[in-house]
Amino acid sequence: MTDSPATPGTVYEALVQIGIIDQLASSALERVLPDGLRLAHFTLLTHLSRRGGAWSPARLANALQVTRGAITNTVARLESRGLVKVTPDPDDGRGKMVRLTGAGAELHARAIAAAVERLSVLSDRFTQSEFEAVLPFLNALRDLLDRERPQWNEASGRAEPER
Amino acid sequence: MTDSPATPGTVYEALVQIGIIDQLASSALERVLPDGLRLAHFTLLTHLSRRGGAWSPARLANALQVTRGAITNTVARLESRGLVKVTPDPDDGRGKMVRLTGAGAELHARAIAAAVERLSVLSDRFTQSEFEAVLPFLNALRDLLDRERPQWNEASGRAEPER
DNA sequence: GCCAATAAGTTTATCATTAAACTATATATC
DNA sequence: GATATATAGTTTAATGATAAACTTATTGGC
Repeated sequence: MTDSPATPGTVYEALVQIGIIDQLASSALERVLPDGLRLAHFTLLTHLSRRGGAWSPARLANALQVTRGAITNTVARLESRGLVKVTPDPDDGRGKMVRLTGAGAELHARAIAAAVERLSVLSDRFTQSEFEAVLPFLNALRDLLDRERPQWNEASGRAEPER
Repeated sequence: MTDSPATPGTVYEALVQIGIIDQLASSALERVLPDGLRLAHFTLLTHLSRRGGAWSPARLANALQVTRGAITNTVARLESRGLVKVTPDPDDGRGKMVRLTGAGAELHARAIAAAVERLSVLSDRFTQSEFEAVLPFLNALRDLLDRERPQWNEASGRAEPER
């Protein structure tokens, strides 16, 4: 065991692996989602399902760390499919509130079932302790990158993450 | 320590963290690349620089795990900037060969310097042994996802990865 | 040699995303 | 209260990616 700082090469290698894993896992997941649900849509539904209640597009943009423009697009598509309901914010004339509909919750449940089934390949081949061993590192890495992030141009719609 | 299979929730949580890390690291990296170099361009230059020699677009698509359409686009942009040189494959009338130019190598060196500088935030805050502890897990995860990947529609341009 | 099947590369349509400009509403300061 | 500033959300232009159709060249029976 050495306590020397990580070499840039090792850091880069880890980030490349992480990028590949993200790419492979995302496309594997997206392929099994029902009704042509895209990953971005699934992610938003998951957020609403877990956290519950009504969320403004701005808070969703912060939570999911995408621009408000992306949220406008995603919410519009989900709304046109009846998976979320969008209402004006009664307390703020500029604002909107987004909440899950029954159909959205139902489709999300099916999506979760499909995702769990697909990810079982991973849960079968790795032990819980293997994952638990790396999670603190992943969290620390994300945390540092989060803190190192440049101040977002607020107009572009991202600020303090809320996860 | 338990040797029970990982729960789907834990697997999903790890994948979400990995996705966020990828997103943050990619945008942090892209911001410091010289001359408006995009990550996809940097990745291709890095591949050519490390592996050397002449690569066909099809082999590049396999190595970088993107479609041939994406490679057509990326190579065209790099070529128009004089960073790579594209020649017909003398042995195959359909084929092309892509190789780094002097200007490409020079810009890549600057890009690497900027990337190393940027990633030093991570190398400073984590030890080499922390990274070495997780790399085998990341490799195993990538490997499994790679093997689980559906047979690519060959016409879409991806097949056995070559990394 | 001929023809079907395969492979290399490009093109097209679709989509998600970003950054920046824009509209409309709130908030703060004087 | 008027005005400046900040915030919510949308729109636009540009980019990068995918999947699928397409063109051209190669390969493998026969």
